[in-house]
Amino acid sequence: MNIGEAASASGVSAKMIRYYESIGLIPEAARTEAGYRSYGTREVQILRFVRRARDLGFPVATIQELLGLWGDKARHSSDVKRLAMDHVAALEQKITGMQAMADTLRHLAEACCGDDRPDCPILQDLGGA
Amino acid sequence: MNIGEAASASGVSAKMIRYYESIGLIPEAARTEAGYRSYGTREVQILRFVRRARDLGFPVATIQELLGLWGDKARHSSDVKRLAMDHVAALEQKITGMQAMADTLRHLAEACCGDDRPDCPILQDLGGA
DNA sequence: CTTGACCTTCCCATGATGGGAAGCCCTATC
DNA sequence: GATAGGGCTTCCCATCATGGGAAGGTCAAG
Repeated sequence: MNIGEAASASGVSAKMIRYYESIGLIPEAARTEAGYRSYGTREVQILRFVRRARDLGFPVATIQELLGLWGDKARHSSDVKRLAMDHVAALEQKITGMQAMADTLRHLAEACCGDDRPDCPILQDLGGA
Repeated sequence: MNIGEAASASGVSAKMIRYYESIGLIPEAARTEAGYRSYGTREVQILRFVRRARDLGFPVATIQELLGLWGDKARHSSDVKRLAMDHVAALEQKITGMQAMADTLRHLAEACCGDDRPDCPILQDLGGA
């Protein structure tokens, strides 16, 4: 299987597959005589794993750990759970921050009549008034 | 006022002040004979505006528009309100996405006993099981 | 007149992704 | 067998906002 086929089979773009290989997230693919990367079922499985983990927002560094645990039959599920919950905590922190931004803006926008006149509490706030 | 003082007075790092100038977000600062950037009250006000807007998560491109409206006495507050609400919508979209990730992970982690055994529904899910 | 703190510009790195160019390879069609 | 087109290769560049750091000039205090 060439990289294009592996890409559509895994949902990871060819560009990203090469990138993941270059940073060592996935092992170097086998090559044909012409230098084409060659993929099998196993490799596509790994790519799909990475894809799902990315969809859940895991940073690549964490996915590297997750892949390691995935292949470690002596793993402790506590390690996996910890990685997951740490990520949940990171997500929650970002969410909280963005909610505060959105709340502030909604509050300011409510007080802004939003018509042809220039008076605007949003700009007043940003201007430090 | 030199850049360091302007930085601590505005809460924008000297590094970022130079960057904002280089991308045209703020006008080029006046220079002393020795080439040092020189700032006054007005400039610090602008920097604080930028700082507040960044704290609310506005991308720099939007801040450029906001600064333009801020200085435009014939502005329509509707334009400001639209920029703000568009940003709120963008924030909400990101929040929703991250909440979905967090919910999924919490759900999977709940089912993970998190002990010394390797069995783990989180990895099972990522692995496509 | 030296020292240390500040300023200048320039380059590099982040994280994950896409765009695009130059050039090689493979297959199908004529 | 030649040619066309699509896929592959590598390499460079861009994003977005931010920080780190080096090399060198400047200023003020001791």
